[in-house]
Amino acid sequence: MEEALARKAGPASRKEQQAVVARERIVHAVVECLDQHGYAETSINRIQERAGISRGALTHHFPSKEELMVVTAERLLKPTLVPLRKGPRPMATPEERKATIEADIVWMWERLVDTREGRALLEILVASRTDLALKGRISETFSRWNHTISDSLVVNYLGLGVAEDELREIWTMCRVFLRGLNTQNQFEADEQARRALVRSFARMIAARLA
Amino acid sequence: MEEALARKAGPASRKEQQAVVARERIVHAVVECLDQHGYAETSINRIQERAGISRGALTHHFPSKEELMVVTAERLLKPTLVPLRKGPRPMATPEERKATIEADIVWMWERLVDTREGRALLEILVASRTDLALKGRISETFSRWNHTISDSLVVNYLGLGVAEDELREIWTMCRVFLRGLNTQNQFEADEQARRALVRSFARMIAARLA
DNA sequence: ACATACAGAACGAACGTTCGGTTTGTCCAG
DNA sequence: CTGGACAAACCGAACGTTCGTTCTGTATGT
Repeated sequence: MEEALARKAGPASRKEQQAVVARERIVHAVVECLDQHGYAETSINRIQERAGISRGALTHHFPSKEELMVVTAERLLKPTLVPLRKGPRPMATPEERKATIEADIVWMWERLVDTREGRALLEILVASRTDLALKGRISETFSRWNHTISDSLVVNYLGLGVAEDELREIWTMCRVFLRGLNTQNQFEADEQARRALVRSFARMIAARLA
Repeated sequence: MEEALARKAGPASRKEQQAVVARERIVHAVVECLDQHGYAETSINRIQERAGISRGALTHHFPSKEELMVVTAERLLKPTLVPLRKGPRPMATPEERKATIEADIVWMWERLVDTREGRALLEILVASRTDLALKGRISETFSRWNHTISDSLVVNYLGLGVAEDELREIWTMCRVFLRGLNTQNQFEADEQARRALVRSFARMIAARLA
């Protein structure tokens, strides 16, 4: 017990490092497979090949496919919780505020949603709607993420003279919209059109907020 | 040839009726399975059981699973092309226009998107992103539907003093948003909260249009 | 020494598809 | 009207694959 805690602080042992590296490789392979082949076609075989790891090693680290998906989902949600953007955020004048908010939404689309990770998450999200076993293990994670990121966004944009409840609602709309846009490819192949849609939406939200 | 055409006009022969009924039962079963079990778990076996039809009959009408999904998708898109809502649409004053637009969006959510059919369509949509064979057979249908419904909506809301291009853009946003909301269950279990989100979004769009 | 990391064979179950056989309407020659 | 050829509707067994999981054995770091 104490040893485990102590090791957490210091450099991990070589064996632990191995395990961590292997698990990372596997999860990364899962993300790639989900993005490229979708949930239904993301089989253990495919993951194993993509990760360059034996069947036994995979089952050793992740005893079931469900476990694999739960860990992958958590991994996919984690980096999106980091503060929005680095660098200066000029929000003095209403015009600057508008521009910042627009840029933030475009950034979310390009860096969080319209990415391998964003698409992989959507696959898990859709799959867990009907896979009750998976849903049971993952829904709390999703729900918690939803609240956490909502809190984070509220903090970032408080002081615009907008009530907190309204802020939460508006940013939830943004997340919903961007997620929906991730399935718009089938209807509108043109990527530029989709980007334009993001900008228009961002402008509408910015007008509402600033 | 002429007989086939002649029969199309008059009542179909009994054999054709049989075929049509069977195909309808099958497609209906597919929709139910997609909604309830998702794309990955919608197997031929399950469809056959749900439809109450033998394995042979199913394969006779739909030689492959791909065929089944293509026909189902077309079936799912068809009814959404009907004119928006029946009944009088008071749009004289700006206030009435706002109220009508809001009601239309809520109606879309409740009657088209948040339904068995809407969820089933989402399953096919997500699956066809990575299933290239399916995508190849279905993408044109999706694209055509997108344009058709866009045209229909433009016609309905022209005369509000909004440019046609902007109208198209705004209603595309609506479709994207509502589709995204169909995956919000995982994050927000409360149905009332989702309905409230629809209303808020509708209010924002109405304000933009009227 | 011992636990963990890794390897791969083998498992039964379920998948989508193929195929030969049976039933049932349709249609025209007699 | 009627009989019989024909095609379509329907049936279910069997196919080869692939799935996720289980299990026994080996290598390696602690």
